[in-house]
Amino acid sequence: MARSKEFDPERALAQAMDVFWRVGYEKTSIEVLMREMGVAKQSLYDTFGGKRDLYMKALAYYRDVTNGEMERLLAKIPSVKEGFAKLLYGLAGETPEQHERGCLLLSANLQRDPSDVILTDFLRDNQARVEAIFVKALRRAQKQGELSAAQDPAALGRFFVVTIQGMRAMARLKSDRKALEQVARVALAILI
Amino acid sequence: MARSKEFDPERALAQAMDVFWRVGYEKTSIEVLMREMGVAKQSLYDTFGGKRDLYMKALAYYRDVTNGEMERLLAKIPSVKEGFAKLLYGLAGETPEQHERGCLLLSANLQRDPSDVILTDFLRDNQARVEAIFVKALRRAQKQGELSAAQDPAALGRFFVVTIQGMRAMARLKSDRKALEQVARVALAILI
DNA sequence: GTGATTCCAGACTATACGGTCTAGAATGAA
DNA sequence: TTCATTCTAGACCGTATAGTCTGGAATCAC
Repeated sequence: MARSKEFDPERALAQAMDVFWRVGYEKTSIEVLMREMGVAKQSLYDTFGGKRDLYMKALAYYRDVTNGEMERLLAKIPSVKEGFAKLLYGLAGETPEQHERGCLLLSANLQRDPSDVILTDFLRDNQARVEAIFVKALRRAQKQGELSAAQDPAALGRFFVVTIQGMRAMARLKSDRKALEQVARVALAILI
Repeated sequence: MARSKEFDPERALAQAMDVFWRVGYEKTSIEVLMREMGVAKQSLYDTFGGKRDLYMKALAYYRDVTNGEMERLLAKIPSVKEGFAKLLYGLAGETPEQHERGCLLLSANLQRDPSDVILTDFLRDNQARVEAIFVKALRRAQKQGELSAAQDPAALGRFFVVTIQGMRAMARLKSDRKALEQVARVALAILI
C-alpha cells in the first residue's frame, strides 16, 4: 500500500478556516495557506482540491462548529430569553481580535460574487438553518409561557439573525463592548 | 492656457462609485473603470490619482449622497416613528438589484484590510455621523411626546444602525421583501 | 498662429498569484 | 526487499492587473 498522510486533514482544514477568517478569500494566497496549514503545495491540491474547494470546505466546517455551539447553548438553558441574552451579550463581550474577525459567513456574503450560485446557495441555506434554530427556541419559549403566543416566531427569528449580523458588522468596525451591549439590551426588549 | 477637460469629473466619479458599488474594490479593474467612466487611463490617473484614491473619493461621494437623503427624509416627516418606518420599509421594498448591491460602505467594512487605518477611520467616522442623524431625530421624537423620555436615544440610534446593516446583509443574500418587512415591523416596535 | 496643456490610444513594465509538473526522499504493506 | 503511494521542495507557466511612459491629435488663451 501507500504511505499514510503526515498531517491531520481536519486540523489542516481548521487552520485553513482560520486563515480565510482572518484574511478573507481574495487576499489569502496559496503560499500563506501552505505555511499556516503546514502542508506542501502538492499535498494541498491532492487533499483539498484548489483554493476555492478548500474555501468551501472551510465554510462548511465553520458553519457546523458555530451553529452547533449556538444550538447547544440555546438548548441547555431553561430560559429561552436568557439564552438569547447569553448569545448577544456574549458577542458583545468578545475580544477586539474576535470582533475584528467577525463572522466568516457574513464576510463571505459581502465579499462574494453574486453570480457565484454555489456559494450563494450555501449561504442562503445556512441562513435558513440559523433561523430554524432560533424559531425552535422561540416556540419553546411560547410553550413555556415565556413569550406571548401573539408573537410570530418566524419574524422574531429573522429579526435576531439580522440583529446578530448587524452587531457583527458594527463590532468588526469598532470593538466597543458598551455600545454593543446597549444594542443587545434594546433588541432583547422585543421578547415579551 | 490649456485645453479644458472633456468629461465632467463629478459625473465620472459617480460612475466610478457605481462600479465599485456593483463589483467591489478588489474585483474592479482599471480597465472597466475607464470604460464605465468614459475616461482614458492617463486622464484617470491625472484627475483622480490611483485606483485607491478614486475608491476613497467614491466612498465619500456615496456617504454624502446617502446620508443627505436619510437626513432629509427624517427631517421632513413630522412623525419621527413614521420617518424610521419609511426608512426601513423603503429598504425592504427596494428592487432585487438594489438589494444585491447593498450598501457600499457596509461592503467596504467587510472587505477592508483591518490594518488600513485610513479606510477604517473613514468608516468609523461615518458610523458616528449616521448615529448622530438618528439620535437627533429620536430626541425630536421625545420632545414631541412621540417617544418615552425614559428611552436612551444613543442606544436606540445604535440599534437602528445595527438593524439597517443587518437588513442590508440579509437583503444582499436574498431579496425577500416580506421577510425584510417582518424584521422592520419587529424593530419598529421598539419605538414606544 | 503659437505654445502650453489635456485629450486619447496603446505599448510596456513589474509583480503577484493560482495551478501544474518534476524529482527525489520517506513510508508501509505484501 | 519491493513497489505503490505520499511526502517535500521548488521550478515553471499562463494570466491578470496596477501603474508608467510615449506619441500624436485636439483645444484654448494669447
